[in-house]
Amino acid sequence: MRLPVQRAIEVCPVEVAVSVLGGTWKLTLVKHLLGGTRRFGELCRLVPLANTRTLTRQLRELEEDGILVRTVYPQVPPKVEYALSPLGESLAPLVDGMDAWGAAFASRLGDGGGTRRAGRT
Amino acid sequence: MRLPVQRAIEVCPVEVAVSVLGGTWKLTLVKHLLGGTRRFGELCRLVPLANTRTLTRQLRELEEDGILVRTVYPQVPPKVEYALSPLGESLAPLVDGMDAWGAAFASRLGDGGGTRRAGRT
DNA sequence: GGTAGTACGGACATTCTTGTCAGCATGAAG
DNA sequence: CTTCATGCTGACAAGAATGTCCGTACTACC
Repeated sequence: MRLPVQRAIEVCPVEVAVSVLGGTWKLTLVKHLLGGTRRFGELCRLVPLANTRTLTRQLRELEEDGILVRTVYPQVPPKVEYALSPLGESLAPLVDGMDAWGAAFASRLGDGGGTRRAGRT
Repeated sequence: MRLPVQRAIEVCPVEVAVSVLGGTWKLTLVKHLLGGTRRFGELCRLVPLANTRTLTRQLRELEEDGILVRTVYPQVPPKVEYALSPLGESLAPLVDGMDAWGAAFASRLGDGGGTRRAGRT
């Protein structure tokens, strides 16, 4: 288990989820994998703004945390497939919820809170 | 709107949610505020591992993104209250879901995926 | 005078993460 | 021979975020 996850377990469950899913592009990767098994090159094309070094790192962390399964085929050219584990699949409602929330947030640009004064400062 | 949020809007809705909620302790702060209005010192005590500089920064960002409302009372000693906006309240199911998921993850330590070989490497 | 309470913000140091670049391995095709 | 495809990894640079420290403001109390 990775150190940030170990540390988060001492804090609270929300921080555990954050430590597992908080890396750059991780939720986007999970979202794409919810659609089915993908190869590395496919994921790179699905997330064009990410550099491959970062994608590799994040996929390895997701694998280490048990979110996905990485299958290496003994062939040339190399063939590697990534698929969500059952634990990874359990993230579907969360990813859907964040997708919907993000879409709603983006569509209401400029609405919402701000500082309200109870009197003069 | 903060630049990371602007950038995420060009990418996809999941990345929007990540950019708004991805900062250190942000989800934990939202979780505590779901329980009702809090003052700064209360939040510091509820998140003991965080330093106050970071908490201030994150609260300001959440305010800027419309997730919370900061109410300043014109008195000495200073009195400032933080409460979720309606937009912030809309995060309740997500925070609950992550809390539940993180708790389940922590309780199944060591279970889940890994690399499965289709043959020799 | 000093200390306490409250809620910060500026400045800089430190830490961590991402980004860039170069390289590896192998068979197939030209 | 070279080029292509695939999926990386090591090393270092660059960027971003957090952490530390000091200071502000004011009243009340010792």
